[in-house]
Amino acid sequence: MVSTMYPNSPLAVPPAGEPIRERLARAAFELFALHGYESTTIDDITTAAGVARRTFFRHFPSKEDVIFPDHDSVLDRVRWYLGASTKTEPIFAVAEATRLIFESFMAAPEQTLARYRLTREVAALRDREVASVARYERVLSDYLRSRLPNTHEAALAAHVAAASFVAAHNQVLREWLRSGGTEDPHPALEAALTTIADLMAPLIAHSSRQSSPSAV
Amino acid sequence: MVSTMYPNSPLAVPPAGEPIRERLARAAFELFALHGYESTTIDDITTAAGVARRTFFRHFPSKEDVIFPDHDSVLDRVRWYLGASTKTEPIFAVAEATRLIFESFMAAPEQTLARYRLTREVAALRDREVASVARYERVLSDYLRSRLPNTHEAALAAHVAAASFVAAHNQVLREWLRSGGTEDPHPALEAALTTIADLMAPLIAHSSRQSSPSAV
DNA sequence: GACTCTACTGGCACTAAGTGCCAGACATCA
DNA sequence: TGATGTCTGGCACTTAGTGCCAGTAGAGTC
Repeated sequence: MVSTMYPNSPLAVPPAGEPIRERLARAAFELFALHGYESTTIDDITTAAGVARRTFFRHFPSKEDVIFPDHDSVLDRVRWYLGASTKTEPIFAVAEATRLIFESFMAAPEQTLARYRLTREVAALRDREVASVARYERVLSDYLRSRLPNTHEAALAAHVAAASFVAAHNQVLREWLRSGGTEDPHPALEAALTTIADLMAPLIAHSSRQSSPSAV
Repeated sequence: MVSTMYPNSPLAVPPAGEPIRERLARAAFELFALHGYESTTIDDITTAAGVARRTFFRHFPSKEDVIFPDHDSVLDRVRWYLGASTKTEPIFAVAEATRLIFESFMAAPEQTLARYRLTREVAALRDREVASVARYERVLSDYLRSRLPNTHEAALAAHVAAASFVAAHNQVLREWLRSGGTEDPHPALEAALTTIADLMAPLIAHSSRQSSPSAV
């Protein structure tokens, strides 16, 4: 009755001004918190958002993706930063990249906390989160390997260093999440990054030296 | 016609002597290799195995699980070993636990290699593998935390050490997989474990000392 | 105003994973 | 012979996710 007689017309344009993508995400978070992740269907979400079921999958590739931030754009930013930092000491570049990742979580603290509450309870979401973290680790180790000689020893150093930075990042983030987001995590992050950088510097330096002609 | 006139009777007992679970896994691996993981349906697998569709889900909780080994039993073994090693130096116990995990992959090399070929191509399986690895890391870090004082610093050391051992494990396993399983990975594993143990020993030792009353 | 182009949504039909439920088959033991 | 436990087959059902087409709104063009 609003505009035409076509049945799908009244909702063709969303009544409120809020973009559909955000309305879907908000409805999803609310329903997940209320009834749990698994008990909430896509139909529930789209009904709550006043949108057709098909529309959901135009904005999010899967149900899991409503919850997670845009890791891809963060990955791109990290890759871009690392690609540009060819003059920086590799270990400092990786530390700075870790900061970038951390700040991407801090950019939307409430959403990070809400996601944490869900991932704590739903195994599938936990696995998904872990997979995302693994991608960050991969970007860091790829960068380190590109900055180190092409030896087994250097590859090991690169992977261990990347894993250590990510582990430190996760530990600081976890403590912050457990505190309910009350404390400022930055001092802990800086302390952790310094610890890891100091720890990994000799390993990286040693594997760099192995590129001499006398090496195996 | 074989035994009774009931329609489901002829296949109630599998014709061959091979257990149904293994027949399903073998059929799945063959079909995945032939047509790819995503193009192969549960119906395809059960048809090839001569078993009803419903039976598949009695042996494997999901399609992904056909591929993966029994991580739970390995996890139990690792937990049991760590639980029993209260007198061993923590870092050596974790190194030995890493060996246990590595050997669980080496117990069935062909299957490990076949799984690698699949995980290289299917993102969902890669994520699943990563999630399994994360569980091992969790067991290691839980153990280290239980052997260290209850401080932020020790928690960081525990997570970083666990992540480093797992990263070293993965790196050695990956090299072996890339070689097609031709080379003996054990020398590389021992070298990597020694490197990580030497690297992490001071970190662990330092965080242990922080348990003194004068500490924060 | 009529036209086209583009970008978006609605809705239907379909595939495939995974679950609940019940009945039948077989081996074992009493 | 009968009771019991364990396994399988088969059916119906829910839900996630995809392909396809029609309809709608807005911007620009003539």
